[in-house]
Amino acid sequence: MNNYTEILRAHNLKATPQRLEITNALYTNGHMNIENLYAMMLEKFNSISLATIYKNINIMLEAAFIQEVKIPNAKSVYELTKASHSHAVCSNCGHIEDITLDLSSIQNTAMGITDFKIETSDLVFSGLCKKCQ
Amino acid sequence: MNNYTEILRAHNLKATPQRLEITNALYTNGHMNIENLYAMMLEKFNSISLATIYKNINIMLEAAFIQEVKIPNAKSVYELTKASHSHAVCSNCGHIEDITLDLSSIQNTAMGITDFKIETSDLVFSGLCKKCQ
DNA sequence: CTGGGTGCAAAGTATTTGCATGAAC
DNA sequence: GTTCATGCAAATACTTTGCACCCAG
Repeated sequence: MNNYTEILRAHNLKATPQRLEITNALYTNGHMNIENLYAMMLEKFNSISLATIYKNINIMLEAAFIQEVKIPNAKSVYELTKASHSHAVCSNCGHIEDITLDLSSIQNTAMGITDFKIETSDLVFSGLCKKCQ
Repeated sequence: MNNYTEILRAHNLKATPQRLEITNALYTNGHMNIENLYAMMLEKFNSISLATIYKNINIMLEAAFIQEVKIPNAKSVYELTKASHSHAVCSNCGHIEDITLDLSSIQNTAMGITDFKIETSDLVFSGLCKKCQ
């Protein structure tokens, strides 16, 4: 029994083998788009349906068990929910890294400029990863 | 002859009435998604095709005449290309505002943490606009 | 057992493409 | 006149839904 069984249940999600494998894939790879995830799931479940992937992604998003990250010029990727963080995306190979930054100062500056009451900040850096430079 | 005629041509785009109107709509509204834009264009051109909207959005994106902004939990919007800036999105009414912020410091901090050579930063704040608070 | 999940097929939505006609330059 | 854009229809891609069957709890 995998660690994630209880965590899935805590989010009111039954711990099916498919869900455990999605969780495992995201844990291992960090960030995956639907296409990647489906390809990887097919290796474990030869008859898994794309509909199952979509249904699970959506229900896991609603449960805030995972989160979507929208990437400029690329498909959205999904990641397990963890402490708030930013992302760096390689424009050459697509590699994505998490970056932990304190955005409170810039967020306050932004609130000083607009009349918005800002609650969250999504920040994505684009550039070249170490290998692609 | 509209101001934008020459600007379109400078981007190697013929200044058709449809393109001038897309430009005008983006100039007036700041940010529009495909649906909004098509609805607005239909008022001016009763037989405009959605395909024309898509073709023009894509060619204008390639020419860097406009840019796509990916919004959390919403459809992408498009805006005329201008100096780099961030966005604030109202999670209640969808209103979007441009915010000019100096991100160089945070970008440098990020480069210190990862081995990425960062070229651009996309930052979207979500919260409540003045009216919706 | 019972409720919810899975897989399949079909439907729905979004986006792109091919082609004949028409407009910009 | 030549090149490129438009509009339509068809094709493709992406995502959701309905339903019968099956599994987790």
